[in-house]
Amino acid sequence: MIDLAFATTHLSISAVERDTGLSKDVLRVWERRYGFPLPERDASGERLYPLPQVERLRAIKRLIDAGHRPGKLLLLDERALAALSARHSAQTIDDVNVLQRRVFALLRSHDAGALDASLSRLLLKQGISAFVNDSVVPLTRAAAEAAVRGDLQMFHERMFVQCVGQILRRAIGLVVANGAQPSVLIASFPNEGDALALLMARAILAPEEVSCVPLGSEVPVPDIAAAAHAYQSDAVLVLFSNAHSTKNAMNGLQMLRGLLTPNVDLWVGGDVARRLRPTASGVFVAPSLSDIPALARQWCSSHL
Amino acid sequence: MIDLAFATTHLSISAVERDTGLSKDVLRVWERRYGFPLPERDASGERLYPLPQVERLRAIKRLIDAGHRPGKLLLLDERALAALSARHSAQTIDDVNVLQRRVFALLRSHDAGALDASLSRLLLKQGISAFVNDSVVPLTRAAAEAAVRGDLQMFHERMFVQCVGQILRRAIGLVVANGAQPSVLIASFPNEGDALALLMARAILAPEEVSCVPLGSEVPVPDIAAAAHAYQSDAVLVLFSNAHSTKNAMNGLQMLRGLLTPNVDLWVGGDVARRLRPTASGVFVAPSLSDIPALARQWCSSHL
DNA sequence: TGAAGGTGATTGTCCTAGACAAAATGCTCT
DNA sequence: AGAGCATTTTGTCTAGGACAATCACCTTCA
Repeated sequence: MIDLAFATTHLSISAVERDTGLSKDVLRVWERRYGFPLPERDASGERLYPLPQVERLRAIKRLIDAGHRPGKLLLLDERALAALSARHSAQTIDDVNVLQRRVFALLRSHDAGALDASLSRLLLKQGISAFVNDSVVPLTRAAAEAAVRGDLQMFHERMFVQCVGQILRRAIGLVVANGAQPSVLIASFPNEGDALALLMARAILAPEEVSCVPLGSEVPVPDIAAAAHAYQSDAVLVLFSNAHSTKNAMNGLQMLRGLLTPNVDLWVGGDVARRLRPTASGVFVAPSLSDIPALARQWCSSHL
Repeated sequence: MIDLAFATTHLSISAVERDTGLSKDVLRVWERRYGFPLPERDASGERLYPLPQVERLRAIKRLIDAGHRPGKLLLLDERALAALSARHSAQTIDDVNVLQRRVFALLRSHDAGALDASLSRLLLKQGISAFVNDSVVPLTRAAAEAAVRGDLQMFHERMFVQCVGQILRRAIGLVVANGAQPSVLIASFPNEGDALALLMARAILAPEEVSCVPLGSEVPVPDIAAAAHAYQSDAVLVLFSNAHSTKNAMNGLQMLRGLLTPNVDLWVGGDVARRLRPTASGVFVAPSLSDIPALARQWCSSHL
């Protein structure tokens, strides 16, 4: 029985980790090095972050994800930080194309139904491949950037993801599973979170002679290997969100390759793919989503 | 350019955190207290966990989630641990009902299509409410327990979740959004991960006079509040997976209640709900999924 | 001009070991 | 049995030092 009656004005370090995505280690080391954030302490010496500091941390995190360096940002004051976010905003406002403008407007009007209808029409017009590559991918990126600048709110971006996810699922559902070869297991590693990328991959493979087995995101390496074995998959497609740290990805892939039977291909999607040594046998890379169908066709021509 | 050519036999502490779900702090403190896991060290003194230890950690984690105490488990040897997992298995094999048996068999045969068809028929027969409450909920629990025992593999459980998710989405899609009141924003906190619970809630609300706005899982508190404001939601439904630590949930809820306009209801779903002080105004609890429609009806009768 | 390589600063993660608070358990008393 | 209290168990937090990967910048060479 805990009292819920009044709001808190301070967060514990783990709550801040939750809400900002900055690890506890990082929060502590920033405090030590840059003097920010500088939380208060409770009776037993534990950090208590006031809400404004958390808000500023969120702004900083977004700018870091957008390519800025922590060392600079943390030394800026409130005003300079706001200016920086604004600068981003001004900078890209002219290369916003028509589609983007329309989609953002719909997002801001909070009309999920209209957005769904609009994008669905676009899907039918363009076909799934062009829709994903030329519309969804840039829009997703644009939405993420807009959220960084504060041009869109974070929840706008989430609603966009929900909406696109729904549309892609519907599209994927149009194709009846037919036991086609190759059978591809699709998953992503823990901390990779990007469920939308998985959907985009499935969508883009839907018109191909492929049967997809989606295992979901956040799957530990041993589980991926076990599933590939059980489903007798011909290939395993692992997707990486572009933000991820290279090292973890590499270790995971290295291990996965070792656990898979040699005759199962390992396809790696996402930006990390560019940094892979091309010599590793049985590993194929698809730096962009549009490269994935090629891998499937290549598999067919060499195995069928 | 990093070499992918051969598999690793050891994992770093963060890789183990990824694959087991045990925090680095826990891994270190267990080592200190119980002498397990006892990883090797690399040249610079960093922990390197051999695969068998990781495997054993995963088994231990599953047993802990099933209600065992860490202190006991960590002192057991390999043999005793296996015996314990097996005991679980034997214990519940007789109260497995027909449905469960059938579903598990389908999962083990790796025939996703047949499973989908079978469950979809059940949905049509039972109606959405009974399907969710009487079939999906117990099956989900059973699948989780079976995964603990090793009766099902982890990836079987994942496939089950994928399949049920797909069916629920289809069902939800049958109802056209119609601007009904109340408008309910549905989300869960970071670290709550359970996307399936969100779908179940939406599904169970689908036959009610409610318009659901799904914001997704893993949403930081400030974003939930901002979205509720923007969408002019009448209520916010926050769902908790039953495993979650009470304290974080409480803090988050307390804060969210403070950020929301007083005239917006806060509905709390999941086991945590039982531990809430009932006096908090504007907070309503739904310990079980089946309680949610009642909240919606109650809202209607007091607001319309 | 541009690719390759070296150097120093930046930045995140890992380390140890002690402390403490929340949760679970066991005990006692109704 | 259930309510209340003491004791263990268990996870998280703290400190500052260390190190390795990455980045930014500069030089060199083709």
